[in-house]
Amino acid sequence: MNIRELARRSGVSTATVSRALNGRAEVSEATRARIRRLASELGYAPNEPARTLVRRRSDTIGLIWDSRQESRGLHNPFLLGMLSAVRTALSEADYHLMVLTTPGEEDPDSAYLRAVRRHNLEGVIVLTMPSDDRCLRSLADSEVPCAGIDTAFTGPRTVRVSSDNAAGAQAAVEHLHALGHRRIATITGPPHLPPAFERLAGFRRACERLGLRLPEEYVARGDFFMDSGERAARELLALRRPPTAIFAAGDQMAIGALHAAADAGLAVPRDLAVVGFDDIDAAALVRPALTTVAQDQRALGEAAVAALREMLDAGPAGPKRPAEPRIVPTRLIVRGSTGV
Amino acid sequence: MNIRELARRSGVSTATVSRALNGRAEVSEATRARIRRLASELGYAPNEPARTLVRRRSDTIGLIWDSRQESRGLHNPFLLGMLSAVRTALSEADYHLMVLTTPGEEDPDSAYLRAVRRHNLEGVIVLTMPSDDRCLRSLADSEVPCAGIDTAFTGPRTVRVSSDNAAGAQAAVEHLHALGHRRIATITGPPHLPPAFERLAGFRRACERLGLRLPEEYVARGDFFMDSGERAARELLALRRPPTAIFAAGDQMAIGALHAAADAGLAVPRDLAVVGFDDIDAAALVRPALTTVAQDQRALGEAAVAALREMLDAGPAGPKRPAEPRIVPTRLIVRGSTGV
DNA sequence: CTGAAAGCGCTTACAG
DNA sequence: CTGAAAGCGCTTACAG
Repeated sequence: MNIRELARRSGVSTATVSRALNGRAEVSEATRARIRRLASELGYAPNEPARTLVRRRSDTIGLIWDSRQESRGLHNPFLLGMLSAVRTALSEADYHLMVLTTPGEEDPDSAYLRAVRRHNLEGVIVLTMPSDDRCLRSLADSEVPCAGIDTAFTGPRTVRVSSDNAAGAQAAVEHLHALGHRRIATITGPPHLPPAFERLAGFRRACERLGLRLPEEYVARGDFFMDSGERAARELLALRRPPTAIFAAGDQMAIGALHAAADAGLAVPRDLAVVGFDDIDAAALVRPALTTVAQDQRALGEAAVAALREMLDAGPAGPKRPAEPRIVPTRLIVRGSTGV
Repeated sequence: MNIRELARRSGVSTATVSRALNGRAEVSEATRARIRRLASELGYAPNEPARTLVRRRSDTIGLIWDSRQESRGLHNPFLLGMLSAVRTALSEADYHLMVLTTPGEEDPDSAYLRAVRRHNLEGVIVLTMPSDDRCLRSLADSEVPCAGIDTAFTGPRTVRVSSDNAAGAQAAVEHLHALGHRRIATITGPPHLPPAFERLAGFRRACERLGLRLPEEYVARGDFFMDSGERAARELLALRRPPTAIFAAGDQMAIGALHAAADAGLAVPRDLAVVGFDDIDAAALVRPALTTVAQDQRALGEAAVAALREMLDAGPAGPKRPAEPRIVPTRLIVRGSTGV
């Protein structure tokens, strides 16, 4: 069943069928209704590759994510939620979604861009990739619109979406302060990663605003994984004046801190309060359950799609520099590790 | 840059360029090499929609997963790993991957099939959807090859891939038996779900083989979520002759059992050993870390792709009934909840 | 081994 | 408001 067959059966030309199905204004109401009914009865669906060929646009967005990131406890839980959010938001905007492959041996630097051209993709969404990834460079430098979640781009038609890491960290500190804590330490992630340094900056600012003393030994270094959190917490608790509360920049590290507290014979939250960041699945499963700053995966996915659509709507005549980053609010989820 | 331009520059016809680039035998070695070099220099990549239109095949597979499943602690962690595995395996086989959208209002029952036809998809991979999903029915009943992970199909060109749930459960019991346990109870999932009843069957069989008594009150019912595991474990531990070990059919329930044990003042693994199933992220984060039967996401994804390719290679002349299910081995991961 | 030509299924100026 | 015709970028019998 193709458009010619459908035209024959409706007694009009293929041009009219095409116009009716595409909702063009020139077609008379009666004709349109008749054709649409027939199309639906016969289960006709237009051939997308043919449409793409002639319209020179595919209504399709490419999706890139990096498998190598999956081993990182930090990102694993997010990808899926964002994937779902992206999928939903795109389909509501009538875009299709094509998954791009991690480049193989052959000319990996331009592989993404080549794939975009081959499939006539109109834009790309990148999930949590290091911004210095070489394979991403030629894509970001091109005229292809790129929206990156937690990926800092520099190309002419790019935009970055991320959680409000600083505000999230501040909310965590304010929560602890409101509970009466005055000696609050933090466990940070690797300082070159934006989520890590933004959360640390928010932490410092909150302490300042609240007039909390922040001795440098209250800033302990971790790597986002659990063991580093346990180690860092152990050191914090061994200080001459140990903190009464710890804000960890990631949930895995926060869970490590819970273990360190248990080993030190401290009861959480009575002797030590702990707040994490991300709201991974495990946060609700450990005991005490972890108070944490949740990222809104859905909102992140939707913001990425919205930002991408703005670039698409602006067209090639739009601005030739990175758009203003989209910052998505976080939400503090209070659980057992700070009260109740 | 299109094939005509490339033909002009190489001084041959578009037909010859096409043949050279597609590796057809008729082209002379010299011509092929020359054309390929030029194509690479000029960054030419063939237009896939045009190829799809003329070849009537897209080399593209559709991917379906159900967002509604994501709230279930059970499936969440798997989807992503399987997605990655599917993506990698497909790209190694030179297939592209298109994500299909959860059907909207309009005629949802046939939405997937329509999408397949519109995009000329050659097959579909379905991740963990209930097999009775109405939207899946018309797809499964069609001639479109469908491979489902943890999805039981009934259509003419379908195949199911899943972990060896029974063998995994047996391995868990054997492990506990080898540690000296003789009173082993289980917490099951909802009995109508294949993973739940297959794991229970494996558990029963293992007990039988090892000559373990299995009083009916040692089979406690859960729903795969943590709270149900905690409740079930509490009841098991309150029995006149409580078990010394519990095999939970899912990690979240196993973690619930750990909490119940702690509440009852029992030390794990000394007073109670616990084994879970799935190896979710949290399994390695809780304390004691959870011994569990890990599903091999990578192998599941690869098996789905392999099974699908067999159907594709067989073509429409192939068998007109569901293929033999592909069963993927599991692996027991021993952690603190049973020893060490 | 190579080329001219037809055609895949659509959309869209152009003409009426 | 509608139709005839051109053309999107390829591949593939067919002929040489």
